[in-house]
Amino acid sequence: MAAGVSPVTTIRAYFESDSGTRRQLQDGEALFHDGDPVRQMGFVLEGMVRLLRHTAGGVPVVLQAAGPGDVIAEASAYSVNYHCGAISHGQTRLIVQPVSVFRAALLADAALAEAWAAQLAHAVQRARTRAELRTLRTVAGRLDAWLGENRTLPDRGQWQALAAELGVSREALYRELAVRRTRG
Amino acid sequence: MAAGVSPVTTIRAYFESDSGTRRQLQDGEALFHDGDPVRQMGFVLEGMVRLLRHTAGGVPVVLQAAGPGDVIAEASAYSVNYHCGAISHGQTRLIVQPVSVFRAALLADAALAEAWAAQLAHAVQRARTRAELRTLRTVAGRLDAWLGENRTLPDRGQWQALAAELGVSREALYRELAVRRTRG
DNA sequence: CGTCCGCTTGACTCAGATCAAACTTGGTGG
DNA sequence: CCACCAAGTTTGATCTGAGTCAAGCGGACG
Repeated sequence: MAAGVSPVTTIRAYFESDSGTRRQLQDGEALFHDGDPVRQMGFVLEGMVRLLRHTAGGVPVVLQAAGPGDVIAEASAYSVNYHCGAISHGQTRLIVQPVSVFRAALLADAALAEAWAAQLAHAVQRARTRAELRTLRTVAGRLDAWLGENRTLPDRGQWQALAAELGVSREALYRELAVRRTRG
Repeated sequence: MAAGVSPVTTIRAYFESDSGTRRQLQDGEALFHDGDPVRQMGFVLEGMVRLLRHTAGGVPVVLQAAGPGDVIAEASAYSVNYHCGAISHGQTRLIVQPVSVFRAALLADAALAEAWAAQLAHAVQRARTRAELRTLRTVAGRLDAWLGENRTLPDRGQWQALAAELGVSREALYRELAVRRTRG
């Protein structure tokens, strides 16, 4: 970055200082649904929000898992309708702001715009990495690739979520974890 | 867009008017390789460039297929090294420009920065759509999803490329196409 | 104490990867 | 014109990994 400040820091500073509204979501509560008109941007302070889309067969697919410091629906800032739904996982605190305000701020503040572009570029890389992960056919391969990106295996109780993120069935992941437990 | 101009138009206008260098790539020629330091942005005028990454097993995966009007390595504008390689498919004409120049232009021109952000947002959506497509397990499902996005089936001779894009084996795609040929 | 939820494990099934062999198409040169 | 070659396509046979259904286990919590 030109100023030597990380993009996340710049964006966080903007959301925390500006006229955004604080909101709280309960477990399972939706911030928006697939197809809704795009009105608000969200910045996660605490907790986690999942972006979900349902395939033709009705199976839900996780598009993004947004944690603290992430912007929700970053890809929808210039869209008319959301192309996915956002569901809170556990209790989540976040800041929401009308898209129009955010876009005006981007036009007015070049440094913010640069940080935003960097953030989006990073999101593109992560999305592509995820697409690449899902071309791997074996559970073992996907898990290895995931562990290469994220160093730590989540705690017991979070494994179903991991299975969803890897795009495999619960049982298949449990089995793979069992195999690894009986080795190194 | 604020100005009512599509982001692609704005970006194309910038690349064509500015001090970029025209280049031509032959079939199979690389613009850059995985791991190279990021130096240049590319804008495709004609032909196609594929972004490839190799999995641990050595199988190449297509991350993006950039055609006329697309920017190559848009996700790498703020990265140090490329996270994939770029190989020309057929003969390709493009405009290249140092990243530093492009980033300076983004800081100086708010409208260009907005168009750029919109372009990136679109790239995020496409990458997520591709990830979603690859969570479908059957060839038929993936092909249907792909046909839902892109209206037309490519010509004979391009089916291997399609198989790679769908993340299935050549034979599996041929079989699925054969089944559909004997019906509607 | 009983229920719920996540985890574990078994048995079965099936779609697609892989290996293999033939066929089509287009181009090249004799 | 034909022999020949290369690349892409077609089709068959086999194998394998993961999805699915199903049953049982264990801790947390009211």
